[in-house]
Amino acid sequence: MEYLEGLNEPQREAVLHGEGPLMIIAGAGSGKTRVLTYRIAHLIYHGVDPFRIMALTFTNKAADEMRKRIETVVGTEARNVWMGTFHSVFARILRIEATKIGYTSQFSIYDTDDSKSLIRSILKELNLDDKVYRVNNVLHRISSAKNNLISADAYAANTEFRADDEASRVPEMGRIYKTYQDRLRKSNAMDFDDLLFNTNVLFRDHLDVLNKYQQKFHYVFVDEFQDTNISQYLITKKIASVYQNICVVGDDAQSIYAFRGANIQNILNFQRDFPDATVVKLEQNYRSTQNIVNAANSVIARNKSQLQKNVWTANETGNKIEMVRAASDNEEGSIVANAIFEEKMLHQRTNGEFAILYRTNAQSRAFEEALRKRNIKYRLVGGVSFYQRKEIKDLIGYLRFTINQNDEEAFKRIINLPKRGIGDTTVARMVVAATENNLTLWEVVNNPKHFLGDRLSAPIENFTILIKSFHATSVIKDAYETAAQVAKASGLLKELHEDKTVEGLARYENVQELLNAIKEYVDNPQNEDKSLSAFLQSVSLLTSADDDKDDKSEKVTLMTIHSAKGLEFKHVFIVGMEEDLFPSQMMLSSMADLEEERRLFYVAITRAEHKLTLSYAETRYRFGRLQSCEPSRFLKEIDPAYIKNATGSFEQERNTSFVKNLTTRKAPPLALNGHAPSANFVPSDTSALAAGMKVEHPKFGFGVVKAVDFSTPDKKAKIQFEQVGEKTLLLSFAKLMIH
DNA sequence: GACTCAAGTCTTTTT
DNA sequence: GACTTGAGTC
Repeated sequence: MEYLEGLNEPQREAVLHGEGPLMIIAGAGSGKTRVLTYRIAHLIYHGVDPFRIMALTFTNKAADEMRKRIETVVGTEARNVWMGTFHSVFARILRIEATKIGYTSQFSIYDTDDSKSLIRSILKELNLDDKVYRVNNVLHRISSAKNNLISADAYAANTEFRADDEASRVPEMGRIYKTYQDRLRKSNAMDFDDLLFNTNVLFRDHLDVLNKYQQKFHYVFVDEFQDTNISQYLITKKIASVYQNICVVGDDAQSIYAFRGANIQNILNFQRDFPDATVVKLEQNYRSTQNIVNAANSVIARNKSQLQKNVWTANETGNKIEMVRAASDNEEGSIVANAIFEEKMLHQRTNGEFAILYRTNAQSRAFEEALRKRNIKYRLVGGVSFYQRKEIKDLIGYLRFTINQNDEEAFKRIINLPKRGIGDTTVARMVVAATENNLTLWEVVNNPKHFLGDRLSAPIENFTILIKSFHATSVIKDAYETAAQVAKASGLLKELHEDKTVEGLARYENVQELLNAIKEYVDNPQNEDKSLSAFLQSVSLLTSADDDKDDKSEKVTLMTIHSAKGLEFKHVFIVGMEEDLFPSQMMLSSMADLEEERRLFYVAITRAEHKLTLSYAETRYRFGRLQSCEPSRFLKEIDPAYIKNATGSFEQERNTSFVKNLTTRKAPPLALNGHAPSANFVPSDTSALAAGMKVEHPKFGFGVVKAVDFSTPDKKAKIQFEQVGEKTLLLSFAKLMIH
């Protein structure tokens, strides 16, 4: 058993632990994945049937990685482990048992965009102001209700929620939740949270089904246990309750998904629910240098709520942490790109050894530009992923509707695509007709004369004929052949092909790319079910971190800290270390939120193996305006002993080693009429503009102010633009620059 | 209903 | 900066 060699004592104990519940508290870089994979491999090696092992992770990537590693120890048998994300494993179970809870196995999975769009239509139908009922807020509320296993009915009946909603001036929340749920059911669709919620319902109401899975899975593994929510924990607890062989691995210091319902309490509850659980702590860090480990510890020590843990390392002391102050976000980009260039030259590093981590996806731009300028290849993880693109969602929409003709969101997406002369008004009429007559959407669509009159019948009938032919194909052909037919016969490909613009070409290629991906899926011998619905299932649960195909060794990685969890890099740059950005201002409404942001910082620091650089910009564009920024409070929380050249406090650091990277900030522009504007922008105060002034508009270029209209509520100016000729435009001030 | 342009709005993290 | 909304026109 050579795989046991090189393990330290607690690691070995965790791998060799026999029957019974086990909780592994694994510090950052302590070889958690290694222990988990070896433990599973060890079980299989000793005769446990892989079919009887369930292993749950948060990303498909983590699952694939683990499966591969197990395979290297025990061979292809590893493929039979039920391994995947919570959502994908439970979706698999729900497909099998769908009819027991009133769905068919062809149910659609709504992504966040679908959910939001559905909420938007419901708000409209219920005549509710979407300025009061913010879509994001509504969705978040429904989501947390589901994650805490509160059904729509329970929500409406609960006096506490009602009082809460009344107080926040959103008394109709319960009704929205109920309508939303009805519509999902009618569409034979589940959102992400439903996959967990409905699994709970299934196991609660059908003990025979629960029993089946309890008997099936002798061993249950949960990775990233600190990020599970109540709903997830309850399911795993139930499944494991017969054999009691549940193994959870987590690190409370790395819990960063409370906003999604993750509950650190689960770690404490575990010991309550399984009183005879063995607890193993992995505290030796193998990843990072002493300076990095110690710096991370000095930060996380400020959090009040945490488990006792002592993460240490036997690695070398290593480089001290560098701090960089930049004058602007663009300069921050240049400095980081230059540093990467220099490091590569001096220390023979490859691009793949660098990562740039930021708090929000929007921050990537400056770094992309700077890297591109220096011909340094990079890969962007997250952001607008392939499967989020419009043309991809369009084709997927067609495919979804081919499988499930009650999928309302897919219907809305494709009914007028390519243009059939069926606008939003008509769609809304059909949805209302379905709701009022208690029919499915498909039934309405199949009877257009009755519900819409003659004029609209012809195009709709053509549409239903098309869908029926697609459906017939999907029954006998595989996913690829069906998708190819749909792309062609729907007219999607043709429309994109005729678009000769650069973007049009790219979109056409993207659709081809999707077809290639489907072909790949069909050709892959590991996928037994080659039907369209099987493919859709696999695609709907992809995460943004999953679709990077290109090999990463040659590229610098750019991503949010959230998606960096579980990864490691030789040299890490944590950028945008500014107050209000990180910690995020939006996030900070309580002490608990600050602690979560701090854990996020901890996660970021502990990604670094050998070198860590922190940077912030003094000015940055936000809300379309240049703003000045303060360094993040987190910078001052690192023990200065681990910071390069720091003689005492971070404040002193600013005046010494920072100097090399400091460029003087441009002098602020002259004050206009006694007003000090931010950058060159006109303040929203009308008195700053006067007739005869030369101004620049981002779109129209230079122009001369003819008159200023003080009476309009949005403070507009009549401006004559040189490029537009004599035409005078009425524009608001916000985008004007004065010269 | 489709299209265009300008103004307005909103910025977190993700299965 | 990116995206949505609204008004105006055909």
